[in-house]
Amino acid sequence: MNRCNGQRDPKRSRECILVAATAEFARYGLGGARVDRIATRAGANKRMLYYYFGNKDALFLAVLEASYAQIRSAELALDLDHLEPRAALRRLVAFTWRYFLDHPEFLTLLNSENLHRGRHVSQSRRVRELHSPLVETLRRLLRRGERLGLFRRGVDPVQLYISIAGEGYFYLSNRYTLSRIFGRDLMANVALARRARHNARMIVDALRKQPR
Amino acid sequence: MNRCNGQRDPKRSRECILVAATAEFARYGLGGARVDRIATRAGANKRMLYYYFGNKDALFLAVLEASYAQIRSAELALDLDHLEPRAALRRLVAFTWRYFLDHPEFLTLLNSENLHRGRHVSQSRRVRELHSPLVETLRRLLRRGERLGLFRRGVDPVQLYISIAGEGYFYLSNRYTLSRIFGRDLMANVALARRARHNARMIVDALRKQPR
Amino acid sequence: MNRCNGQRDPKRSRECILVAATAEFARYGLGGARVDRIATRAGANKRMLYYYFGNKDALFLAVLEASYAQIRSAELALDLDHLEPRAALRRLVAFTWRYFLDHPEFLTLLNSENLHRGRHVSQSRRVRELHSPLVETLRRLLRRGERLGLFRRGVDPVQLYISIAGEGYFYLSNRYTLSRIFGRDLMANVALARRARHNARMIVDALRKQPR
Amino acid sequence: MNRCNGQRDPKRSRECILVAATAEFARYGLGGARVDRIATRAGANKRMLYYYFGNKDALFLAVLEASYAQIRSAELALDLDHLEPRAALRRLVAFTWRYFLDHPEFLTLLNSENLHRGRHVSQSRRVRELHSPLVETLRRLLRRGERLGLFRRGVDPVQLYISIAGEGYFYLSNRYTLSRIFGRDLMANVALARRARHNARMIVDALRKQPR
DNA sequence: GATGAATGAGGGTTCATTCAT
DNA sequence: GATGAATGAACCCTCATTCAT
Repeated sequence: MNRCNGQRDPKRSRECILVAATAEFARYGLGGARVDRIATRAGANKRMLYYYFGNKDALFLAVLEASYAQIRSAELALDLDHLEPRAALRRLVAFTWRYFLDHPEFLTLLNSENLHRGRHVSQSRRVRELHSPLVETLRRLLRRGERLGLFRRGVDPVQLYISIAGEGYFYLSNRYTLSRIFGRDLMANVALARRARHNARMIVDALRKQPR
Repeated sequence: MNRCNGQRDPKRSRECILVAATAEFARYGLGGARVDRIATRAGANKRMLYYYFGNKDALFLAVLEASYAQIRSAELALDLDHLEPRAALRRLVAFTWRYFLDHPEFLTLLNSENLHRGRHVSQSRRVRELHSPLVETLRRLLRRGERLGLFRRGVDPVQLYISIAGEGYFYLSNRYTLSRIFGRDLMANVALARRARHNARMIVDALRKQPR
Repeated sequence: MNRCNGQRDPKRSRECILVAATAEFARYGLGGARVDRIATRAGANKRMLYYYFGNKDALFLAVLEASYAQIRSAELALDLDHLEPRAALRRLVAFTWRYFLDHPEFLTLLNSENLHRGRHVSQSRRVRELHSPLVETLRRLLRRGERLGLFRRGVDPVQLYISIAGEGYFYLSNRYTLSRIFGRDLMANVALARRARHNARMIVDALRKQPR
Repeated sequence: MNRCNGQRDPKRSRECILVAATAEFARYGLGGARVDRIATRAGANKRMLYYYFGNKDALFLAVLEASYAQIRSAELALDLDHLEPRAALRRLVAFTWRYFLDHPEFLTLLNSENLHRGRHVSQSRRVRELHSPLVETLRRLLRRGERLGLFRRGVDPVQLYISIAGEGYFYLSNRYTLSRIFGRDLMANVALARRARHNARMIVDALRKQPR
């Protein structure tokens, strides 16, 4: 967010606003986010938000699209096709956990969007298009595992992806309530490392082919 | 919500407000909820919310506590201690999925509370106390399974609970974005039934003891 | 506008707001009117405008309806049915002129509403209903005059009313531009008296039956 | 408004802006007009409005002056001096009606200017100068009619002009409210034709010399 | 002569909350 | 225990105008 103010650099201005908006929406949700705070954080005039994005909702959608684009591009960089299937699976699980951990804003943004019943995402073609590759990668991964007799048959890549994400999502998204409820600090380093191992074990074991 | 207005029945008035508040908070989140709408839905005067609960935040906490109490009491009614361990596990998984499906407000309330960093729950002794029994039940269940050679060793009941919940939570909480992203209606009956089976399979298989 | 603030007198509060709004809308038009100024003039909290009227447009409509109601009730008080037709006509012309002169806000409100293409009035049943009596009174007046051989036949009461109003309206509504253009102060007392005579003469002469 | 954009033709640019501004001011009034919309309509950069006209008020004055110039030049073209007095009068009435009907923007501009208490026009020498000829023409017309025993004596040309204009102005300027109030579409072709006849009759009859 | 980017004041409206009865 | 009236802070957004190029 260095040097975001004034100097007539549209690209930078836009980017600064987007970054500031991401932080604000992540922290307070769509409803709780304040346009004034976004502008201040971005070092921009409030009017500029409207100049570049139109209104608060459109800005939120832009934030959402950028967030999706980011995780998708990180996923693609994993290059799962050239790893042994079980290793690839572990890698995806570890990555997903790590990504959620490093990008808590992503979880909050998803929550906000779903609270609003997917209002913004349903109008976005871009978000829809970003996902096809991931599912296909998972499908190939599952097929390779099946052929090698490592994974059980009939696993739906979409269901699997949701399970992988779900393992980390519930833990991290509800970190505050769960820590309170279970009387443990789930965000302590030891706890995080433990959960990472647990996640990997759960997914890999669940896919493993049954011996007869 | 039948007959919630007027006739000077304190208990009923309080209950009506609580029910209305639950619906409102679930639908719009803490920030998006409107005190006016809650009063209207409850058929009560706005001033009564303050009379009975103090303020919006306290009302939210009351709603949260009631929601936790409800799911916990339903869990206790499962009577897992008298079932065969694998059956008990399947029952818990099925119950959790079903509960989340039937009580979408519970998911939204959790999201809201975590967006606010557990601000309310951290002040509530009651919420903390509600959970010890659940963990102990799970611990007994796991131990029984281990002894019978059905489950692998070393599974933490808290981690397991989070996994069970996570399988359903991510799917249901993000129903709108996921449906959009994957181009499927995840809430169609067929899709829901499929997911229920998937969940059970994942958890049970993941706990199963490895053959050597 | 005496004692308009605070003392929990809903009727008075509402009335105060309406009076203040009338002045503000008359002075600045719908678009130029400021909600803040109305509240200040009314000695009320800005929030109250919304409490009583909903929003700016609804408030404008309320002002408009009240204005129409006022002039119509004044017209009815003229009791034209019991006067000699020509006297009745002169009385109506004089009244209309006087009313426009004493209630310049009425002209401005009409202008505003028509600038907005009758958006508000078109949703008001009340405004429509207020006018049938006026037309009927005029119709009776014309018929009486015809029968007595004083007025020419075939005059439409609506057209006549528009002519009567038009005589004063153009002069008064455009007082500033016309004064400038013709280099006369049209609002000087002499000028006003002269116009009043002119109006009466024009209308009465125009209706008078042609000798053959 | 054909080809108003870009190609560095100062005269055309200025004209385009003026045309666009006329439409905008006519439609929304001075206060409701938007500088952005004017620029867009004119196919010009917003900065150009300020380059050519200074500011919004100055632009409004320019529009007003142009509008006055136009109607005045059209009036002069009527050549009333060579017609029989009653025919000349009918011609002026018909022309005025027709002009108001064909140039509704003129009415709205006048309303706006008067709402603002003639603020712009009072600073314009040009507007003042444009009118003398018309009054003189009317004066000659009246005198000719008097001499021929057709018109009554003592009619002030300014008052007459205002009456002629008023007949059409009130009807057309308040077209929306009147149509609503009287439950008739005053802008239907039949209604317009009827009003044209009514206007002529009213004015001509009112001027006609009384038989003794 | 022409442009896109930037500004700050203020627009209507909504909010949780409290007062007086 | 219950009510309608009142409050003031703040929210999202828009405006005419100007700056830098």
